[in-house]
Amino acid sequence: MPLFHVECAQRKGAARRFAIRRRMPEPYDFRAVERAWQERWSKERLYAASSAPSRKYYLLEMLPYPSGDLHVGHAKNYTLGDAVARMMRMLGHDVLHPMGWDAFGLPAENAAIQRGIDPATWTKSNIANMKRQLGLIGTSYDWSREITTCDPEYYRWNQWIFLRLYESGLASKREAPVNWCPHDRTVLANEQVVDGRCWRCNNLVERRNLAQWFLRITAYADRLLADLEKLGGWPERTRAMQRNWIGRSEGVELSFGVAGTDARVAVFTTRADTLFGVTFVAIAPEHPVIPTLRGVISKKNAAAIDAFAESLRSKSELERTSLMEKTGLFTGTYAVHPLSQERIPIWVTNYVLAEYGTGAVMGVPAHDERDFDFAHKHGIPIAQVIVPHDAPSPLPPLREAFVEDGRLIASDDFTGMTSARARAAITQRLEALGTGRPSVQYRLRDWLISRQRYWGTPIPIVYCERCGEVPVPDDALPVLLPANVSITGEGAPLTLVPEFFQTTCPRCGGAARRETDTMDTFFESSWYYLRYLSPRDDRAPWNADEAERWMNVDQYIGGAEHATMHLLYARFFYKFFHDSGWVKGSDEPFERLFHQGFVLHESEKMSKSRGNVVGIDETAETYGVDAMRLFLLAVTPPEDTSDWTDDGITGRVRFLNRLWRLCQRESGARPSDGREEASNERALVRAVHVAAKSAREETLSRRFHYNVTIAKLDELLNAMSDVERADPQSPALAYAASMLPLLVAPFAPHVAEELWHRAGHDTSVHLEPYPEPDESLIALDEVTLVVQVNGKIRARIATRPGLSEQDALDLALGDANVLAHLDGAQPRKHFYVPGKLLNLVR
RNA sequence: GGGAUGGUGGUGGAAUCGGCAGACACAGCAGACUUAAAAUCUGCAGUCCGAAAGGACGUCCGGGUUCGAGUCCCGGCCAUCCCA
Repeated sequence: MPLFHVECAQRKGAARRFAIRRRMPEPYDFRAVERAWQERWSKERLYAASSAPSRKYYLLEMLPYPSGDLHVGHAKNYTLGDAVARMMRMLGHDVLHPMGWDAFGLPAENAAIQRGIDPATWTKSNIANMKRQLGLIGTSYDWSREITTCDPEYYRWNQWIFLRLYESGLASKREAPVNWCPHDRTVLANEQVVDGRCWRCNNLVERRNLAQWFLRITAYADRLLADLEKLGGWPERTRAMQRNWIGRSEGVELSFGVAGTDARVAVFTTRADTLFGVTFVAIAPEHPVIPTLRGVISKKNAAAIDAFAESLRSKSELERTSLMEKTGLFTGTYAVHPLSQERIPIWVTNYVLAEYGTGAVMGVPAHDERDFDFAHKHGIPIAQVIVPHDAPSPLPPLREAFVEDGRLIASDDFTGMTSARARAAITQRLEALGTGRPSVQYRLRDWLISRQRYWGTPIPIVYCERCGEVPVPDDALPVLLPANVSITGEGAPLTLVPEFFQTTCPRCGGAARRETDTMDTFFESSWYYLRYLSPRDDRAPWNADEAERWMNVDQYIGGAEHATMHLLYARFFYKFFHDSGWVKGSDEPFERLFHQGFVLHESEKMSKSRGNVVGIDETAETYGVDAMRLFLLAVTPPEDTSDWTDDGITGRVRFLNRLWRLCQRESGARPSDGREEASNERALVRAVHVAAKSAREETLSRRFHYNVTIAKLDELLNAMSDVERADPQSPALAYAASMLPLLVAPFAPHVAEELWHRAGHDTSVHLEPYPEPDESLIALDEVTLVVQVNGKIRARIATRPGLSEQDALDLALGDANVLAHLDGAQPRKHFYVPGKLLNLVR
C-alpha cells in the first residue's frame, strides 16, 4: 500500500507537529519511506531478470568479499551500478544485475585463529549482514541468482574446471622456489607479492622450494597481450598495466660454452648488439650447470659457492634484486664467447634468479646499469662497444653505463652498424652457427594456486602409492571441505585431518592420500560471472544456452586494484573456456570495464585502525539512503577519488526536502502540455528535458557522470522555485512535479517511488520508461550572441535564435562598445558560429 | 629510468565537437521571516583597477598552431598509479 499518511518524526511533540503541518505539507520522513518501499520491492521481486531477453544488458559488479560491514566507500560502487541498472531498465533493456559472495579466503581463517569462530559461521553471518546492508542502500539485484563461492554447489565446479585444466596440461604440480609469507604461513602468487611484501599482511616474503600446483597462464601470454587491443571499452590505464605485467620482450636466446666441459649456459638478451661487450657471465647460485662446474674447479671454490648459495636460500626476490648489495663470486671457470671465442669469467651472483628466464645473464658492464655497478665493484673490465651517433673522438672514459642505441665499435665485422641493424645481423650469425635463435620472453609467470590453508576449495587430486598422482573423477565431486577443523595458525590445517586426507585411489582402490592444499580464491572469481546465468544447474558449471543468451558482460564495474590479478586470471579462464567450446562468440569475458574511485574520509582511506570508517547503517539513519546515494553520485565523477564530508551530504538532504515540498504542493493546476507562454515557465519545461537528456546521455555514452545529471536536477528545482514565486498555480509547475519522480528514480529510488504513488499511480516508478527528451523544448527561444573583436569579448546581445550571418553582423555593428573597439575601422574578416558567437577581426 | 592518468575559485567540481571559463553544490557574506536561534526563502561572490560604465589579468609553468586554446602540438614542473 502506498504510504499516504506518513507520520512526521515521532520525537517531536504533537503541538510542534501541528504547527509545522499548518504552514507546509508534511516534512519528508525518509526513515519510514525508505523502509516501507524496500520491504515491498523485495516482496514483489521487482528486479528479476527476464528469462527471454530481447535487448539484454549484463551489468556486473565485482563480487565482494564478505568482510563484515559495508561502509560508504562500498556504497559508492554499488550505488553507481544500481543507478546504471535502473537507467538501463527504464531505457527498455532487459537487465541482468546479479550479486554474490567471494566467500573463501584468509580473513575467515584469521577470525577462527583469533576468536575461535568457525570460518563457515563467521562467513555466513557476515553475508547475512552485508546482504541486509545492500538492501538498505536500495539496490536492485536479482537475488534469485545469488551465489556463494564457499557453498559445495559452487566449489564443486571449481574442482570440475580444475580437472579440465589438468587434462589439458594447464594445471600441474612441480617443485619451485615460491613466495612464502611467514606470517600467513602460505605461499603467494607472484601477483600477491607487492614490493616484496605480502599483499594482505605486508610482511616480507621469503623464498622456499616447495611442490606446488601451478596453472600455465604463460601458455596464453601472447593472446592475453594481443587481445588487449580488442578491449576498446576498457580504461587505457588498465590495459597498460596488463601490458606491463605480461611484459613481452623480443630478443635472442644464445648460449656460451663452458671451457673444459660439454656444458652450455643459455642466456636471453634484448641487446644482441652489445654481444662483443660481454666481460662476464653471471649465473644464479641455484643454476643447474653448477654441478658440472664442480668437475673443473677447485674444492675451495666449490665450497665457497655452496656457502654463498646457502646464505641466499631463504632470501626473497626483493631482497636479492633490490635491497641487498650486488655481490658475487668468481667460480674459477670460464665461458667461451660464441662469436669471438674469447674466455669470459663465470660469476655466481645474488641478483640473478634461477627461475627468471634462463637463470643466467651475459654481463655487459658498458651498456647495462646493473652490470656496470657489479663490474665496478669487482674489478671486472668494462668494454664499450656502442657509441652515440655524435660521439667525440677520442672517446671519453665511461662514467656510467651507456644504455641507449648507437653505433657499434670494436665488434669484429659488425663494427660500424647501428644497434638495430646489428641486433638483426648478430642474431642471424648466431642462428647460422647454431648457438642462438630469436626468442620472445614474458615477464608473466605461471599462476601458483596452491595454498596451505583451510578455508578454500580442496584441490581434487589424490596420491596413490601405486598409481601416483590421480585426479578425482567427476562423479566423485565435490571433494567436500571437512567441517570442525581445528585452526591454530600452525601449518596446513587439512594435514591434521586424517578423515579428510586418508582415502582410496580412484584408479586401483588402494590406500591413497588426498591433496591437502586448497585453491587460491582468485580461482573462483575467475568464472563466477558465468555461474550467475544458471546458478542452480547441477549438471554443468553453467548452461551453454544461457551463456549464449547473456554473455559477454556488457558492463563490468569494480576497483582498479584488480587490474592485474583478477582481471588477467578471468581473461585467461574465459579463453580456455572458449577454446574448449563451452562459450561462443568473443573470447573476452568483459566488453566494457569501469573502475570507480575510492571514498576517503578526512583525506585518508577508511580503515578500522584509523577509526575513520563511515558506516552505512549510521549514514542511512542520520541522513537517509537517497541522500547518501545522491551525494556519492554527485560529489565527483564516479571514477575519481571522493572525500566523504558531512557538509557535502547536507546539500543532498536539502535537495530531497525541496523535491518533496515542490512535488507535494496542493495545486489545482492541471499539468501543462509543455507549450508555455511565460518565459520562466518555458525555462522550467526546458529544465525537465535537459535533465532527462543528461541522464540518458551519461548512461548511453557509458561515461556515467551522473554528477552532471544531478546538477541539472538541482537546476530543475531552482526553476520550479522561480515559477512558484511568480504563479503558484502554473501548469508548468504541475508538469515538472509529475516528471520528477521519473527523473530521479534511478538515483533516489525511494523518494521517487513514494512521490509516484502519491501522485496516484499504482505500479512501480521503476518499471516506467525514462522520460524522452524533446529537443524542440530544449531549444532556446532567446539566445545570447557573443561579439568579439580580435578574439576578445566586447558585447553580449540578447537576440532570437537562428540569426543569419548578415543579421548578426548588423546587430554587432550597432553596438557602441563593439564600435569603440573597432576604432572606426571596418572588420577585415569575421567568423560566425551560428546563434552563438561572432568574432570580428580588425 | 619506462608507461598510464591527471593539474580549473576558499572546497568538490562544470565546460562531452577548438567558440560566453567557473554551471551546480558545499563553505562564506548580506537581507527577509522569527522574541531569538535553527530551518526556509532572496541576493552577492575568480583576482586587480574603477563611483560606475568599463578595462586589465586569469584554467600548473614556458613556447607554438589558430580569427579564437582549459580543450590541439612541443618542452618543462608537480601529483597519483603500474612496471623497472
